[in-house]
Amino acid sequence: MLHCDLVSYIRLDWTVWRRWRIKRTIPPSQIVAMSASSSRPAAELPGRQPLYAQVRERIVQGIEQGEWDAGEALPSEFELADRFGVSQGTVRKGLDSLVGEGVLLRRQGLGTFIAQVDDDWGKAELPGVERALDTSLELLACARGNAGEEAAAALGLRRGMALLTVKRLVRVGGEPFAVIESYVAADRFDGLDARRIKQANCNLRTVWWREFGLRVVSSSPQFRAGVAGREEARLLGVDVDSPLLEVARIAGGLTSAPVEWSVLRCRTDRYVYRV
Amino acid sequence: MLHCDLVSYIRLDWTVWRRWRIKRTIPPSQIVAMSASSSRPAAELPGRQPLYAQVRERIVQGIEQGEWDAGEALPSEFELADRFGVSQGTVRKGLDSLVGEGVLLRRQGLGTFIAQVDDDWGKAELPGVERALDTSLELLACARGNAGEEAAAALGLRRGMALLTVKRLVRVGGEPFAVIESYVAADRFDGLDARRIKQANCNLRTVWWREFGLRVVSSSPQFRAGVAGREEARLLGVDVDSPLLEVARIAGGLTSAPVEWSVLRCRTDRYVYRV
DNA sequence: CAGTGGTCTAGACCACGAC
DNA sequence: TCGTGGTCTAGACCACTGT
Repeated sequence: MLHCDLVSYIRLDWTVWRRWRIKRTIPPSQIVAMSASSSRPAAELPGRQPLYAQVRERIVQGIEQGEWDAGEALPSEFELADRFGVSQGTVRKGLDSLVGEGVLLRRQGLGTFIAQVDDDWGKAELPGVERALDTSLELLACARGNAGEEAAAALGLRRGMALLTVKRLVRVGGEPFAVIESYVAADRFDGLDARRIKQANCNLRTVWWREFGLRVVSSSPQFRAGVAGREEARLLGVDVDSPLLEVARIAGGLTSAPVEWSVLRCRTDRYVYRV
Repeated sequence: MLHCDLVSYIRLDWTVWRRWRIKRTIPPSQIVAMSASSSRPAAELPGRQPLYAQVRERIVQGIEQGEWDAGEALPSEFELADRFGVSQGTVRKGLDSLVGEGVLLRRQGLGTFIAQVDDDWGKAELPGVERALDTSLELLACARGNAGEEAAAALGLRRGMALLTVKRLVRVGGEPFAVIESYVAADRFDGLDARRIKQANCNLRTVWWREFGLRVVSSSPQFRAGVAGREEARLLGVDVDSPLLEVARIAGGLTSAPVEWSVLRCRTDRYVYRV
């Protein structure tokens, strides 16, 4: 077998060789042609979307159905190409957007990997210095409550529906820097508790992914200047009514509706905030 | 000539035909081969950068040297490909990044255009509503001054160097919403005055582009919560010491060093701010 | 050295928009 | 109609990484 392979290798181009290897290795049942014909592919497809968009869609489905775990490698571009019945270049273009969104990671010579998920709030920086400082998360509370005006509107829920509220403290260099309040629909995340959140280092997206199989991406944040209430002042070590930066955003699945509404409130007397 | 072209068209593929037309149309002196050989291009190039990156570089140079005006169309992808001695796909990939940055605009069936420049601060929105509101700019002041600590550091200047300060008011739906202070090195923008700024609808980037041939892009902004001083309170119609959102950023040429340091201060009691 | 991502080409065809 | 961007393929080769 090895000898045979080598002999073929000498006579074939690398690309041809790789396609051939894949054809021989993976069971034919997995090879699902996406295009009806090979010569004029895009025009005759049902979804009327470019092939690369369909590739993207398939990969997203795979991720959402838990086909691959975080950190795991996808099949190689050539294998995916064969599986979907398209060329490597098309697969590549399809993956490009997911790589751009940070869902996938490419490492030359190694493969394409499902990115680790993290909450990915902005960075605290010293004014004028671009270097991000190291931050840590601490769980303050995880409780049931009812949907307030703002959270309900953002998540498309009726007022008064049951929500879970998760409150966390962000430390920068050990010092309190920000409070994050996150709201999710209680029925969707049944069984969420403090233990599970702490297991994931207080990283909510890791929880959504590990415990609920949900890969979440954020919308672009909204900014507002606010003032510290009593509790925030106590937690962050600032005076009541001193100005706080508020950053709010909605997060949802790659294809599905919004599931999480979060507000970060941070002091910006020492550090500045950057997305 | 027309007849001859048509006869050729029947016998040739579209792509071949287009390349042939271009070869015949443009003077050969403009055709500058980027690659040393046609079969193994990337490996033997001086800059050791991918061809598409070099294409991007060339286009950026063309833009900065004023080869095309804002709104004007670039040569077609095929013509650029021939001019640079690469294939259309490579030109396309080279342009992709500039399109992504908003420097170029592609319109299918029409061509690729140099995008209009504008100051492109974020949008004011009603909370929960994604629709951007219409804004207008008003010039408050344009004066000489010396570089303060922050502006000097951002622009890489010595303290005390001459700066120009441009102060503008942003209105949203007619109501005062924000004050923008911009600082640039005076020697670089000699002859800048209120008249020229007003001619460009108070849009500084339009001025840099039209009057000084400088295409400017911004770094990602820094955020901070501040309070209204006496002047800001008066201009924005809020109380002194009421919280204001501060957004600061550096802007520079596509290839060159930072030239502009700007701070926007806005009230966020009615509207929220989004990048 | 084998396998993966990364770049590049030539050629084909489609979709759009102005004339 | 015709020129433009947009998509796709097959094939070639390079660059990197772990074994």
